[in-house]
This record gives sequence, structure tokens and C-alpha cells, in this order.
Amino acid sequence: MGKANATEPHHLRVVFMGTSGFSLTALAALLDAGFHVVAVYTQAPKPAGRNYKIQKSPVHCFAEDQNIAVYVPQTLKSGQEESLRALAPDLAVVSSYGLIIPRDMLLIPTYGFINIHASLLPRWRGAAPIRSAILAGDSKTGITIMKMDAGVDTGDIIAVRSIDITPKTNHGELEERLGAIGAEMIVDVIGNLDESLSQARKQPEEGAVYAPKVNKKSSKIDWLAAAENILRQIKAFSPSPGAWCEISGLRIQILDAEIAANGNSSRPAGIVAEEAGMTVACGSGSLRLTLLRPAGKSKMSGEDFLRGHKNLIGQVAS
RNA sequence: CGCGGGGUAGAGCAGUCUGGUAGCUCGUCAGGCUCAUAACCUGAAGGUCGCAGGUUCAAAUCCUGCCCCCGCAA
Repeated sequence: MGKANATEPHHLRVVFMGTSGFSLTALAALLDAGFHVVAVYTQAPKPAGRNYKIQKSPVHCFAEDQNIAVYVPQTLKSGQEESLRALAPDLAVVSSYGLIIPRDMLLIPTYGFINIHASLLPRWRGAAPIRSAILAGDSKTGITIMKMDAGVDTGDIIAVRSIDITPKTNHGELEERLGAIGAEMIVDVIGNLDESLSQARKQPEEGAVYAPKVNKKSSKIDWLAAAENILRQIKAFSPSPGAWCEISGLRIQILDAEIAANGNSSRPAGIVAEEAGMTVACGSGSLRLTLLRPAGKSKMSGEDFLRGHKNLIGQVAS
């Protein structure tokens, strides 16, 4: 079988590399659009969740359902070139895969590697672009489709689409919307591959920012911060893994909140009060907690939570 | 067998250790008070205490098995 021509996109041998639900949307769209995905690379199943059960990634499960060959190398640093080359790929599509692609591998597909990145590059290069955009209070974010080079998210830009982030937008909703947009865009790009690639423009260095990896500390709420900053944090970690705090030793995920209209700054920061629900005074302003989940319990409104925990009124959150 | 919390009225919880009439705060419904109200007063409805078996004169409570939900960690 010879190399396919990009003017016949549906004959292209496409390799897909992705792991999360975000990338799954794109993979499904490629198959729907009739593209020939010859193999899927995804992160290896690993112990996760309760009881440390070995769990396959969403992309892994889906690919198996579709009877697509699945590759799960622990790393691509060495020894993986041959198996990729053996697939005779014309194009590789990468989306939230989680492994760095070595330079040698980038050269294997005829038309190279294309990445779906969930930010307006060069802003928020790196691992957590969606969360970072919300945390920073950006009013816009989007999807960038780019050619991959050896750097982290530094390749030439093929296509960009932006959307608004409102103060009500949480991470889950934004990821879903961006996933759908990315899926639509990648189908368009591959459908007109020659034209798309020829339109690629060098990515500016101006405004380049890296999205830091998120960790447990960044999801812990500091009630001494400003209410609007805490609200962004809550949105950025909702619905998963959830921003959290402790009240009287109870660990509580805060899944949603709103700025309390009557932010009374005369109260010392960090006090839990009852005012049309459950309100917490912050370093500046106040937040009404509208959806939360105590450890070991189900989701509930702040009002419901307080109903059985009257004793917490007046306690300090930390 | 990675660690841990939970399932009791429509909601959130207590009661379980130490077995003995099913409780609290709300909500709902009816009536009352009030210029009026999400306020206040009086009353009512609403439960096979997750499921099954066992122990007992007696089980929400003790024992065994199972189902379901969730937090940590990764």
C-alpha cells in the first residue's frame, strides 16, 4: 500500500493519540466523518479509583469498542519508532495524550503530527490550559489546531476558534464545549489537509504562558482570598476534582457558589454564616455556597447541608 | 484484599458503642394571629430505619452475607 494523497483525505492512514474524554470527542468525530483511523495510542491502564482497580482510559475503551488497534506504551522516549513506522501513518492527531512525542517520531507520518490544544496559543501552553484560563479570569479561550514540533505546544498554528468564558462557566462545561469545537475543527482541517497545512502560520512568542500542572494544593480554598478569586477556583475545579476546604474537621468539596449580594466585610474572614442559605465571608466579599459535597456524602445545596449542621454556623472554615 | 465515610419521613441530620414506644431542624397540608410576610402560634399527614438471613422475650441498634452512594489516594 502506497502513501495516500492528501487530496483524498478519506484514504489517509490516521493514527490517533489521546487519553481523556476531551480527546475522545475528537476521535469519535473522526470516525463519524469516515476517516480511516488505523491505530490509537493512549495511556496505559493503571490502578485508579477506589480499590485501585486497573482502569483503561476513556479513549482506550472506545477504541476497543470500535475494533481499532490500541497501543499503550509507557513512554515514547525510545523503542517506539518501529511500531509507529509499521503502521505506515500518513498523519497523526494528538489531543490530551499525556506523553511527549520525541522528535524522531514526529517525522514518521507523511504529513506529520497535528495537535488539538484547548487554549488560544501561545497563551496556556502545557498540561492544564482550560483550568488555567478559568483561574486567571480570562474572558476568552478556545481551540488551537497546530502542527507539532519538538517544543511543548509551540508548533505552527493551522486554525483557531475562540469562545467566551463567563463568570458562570465551570471547567466541566468548558471542557465539553471545547471538546466539541475541537472535534469539529479537526474534521475540517483533515478534510482539507493540503490547504490547511499550507495556511499554517508561525506561532508568536509574544504572550506565551505555560499552564502549570495542577495539584492538590491548587484546589484547596484559601478563604482569606478575594471572593471573586475563590469563585474562579471553584469553577475551575468543578465538577472534578472539586475545590475543597475544611470546616470543623469536615472535608468539604465546594462545587458551585455565587458572589453574595450583601458581602458584609465587617465579619472576620472565614466565618460560616447563615443568610439565605450558606454564606462564607472571604478576605474581601462573601460567597454563597450553592452546591457542595461533604466527604462521604452526596452533592447537596449549602442550605441543605446547614439544615443538619446548625452547629457549624459561626465556625471558621479553613 | 490500598485507606476511609455513608444509606433512618420530601430534604439535611441525631439515635447504633450501652437492644426496650421512631427523634431534631426544615419542607408539605389544615387552622389561627397579623395591614402584611419566607415571621409567629396550634394541629396533622408522611417511615417495611438499603436488602436478606441469624441471635433475642424484644433489633435502626448485636452477628453474617449482599446491594447502592461518596471522600482520600493514584
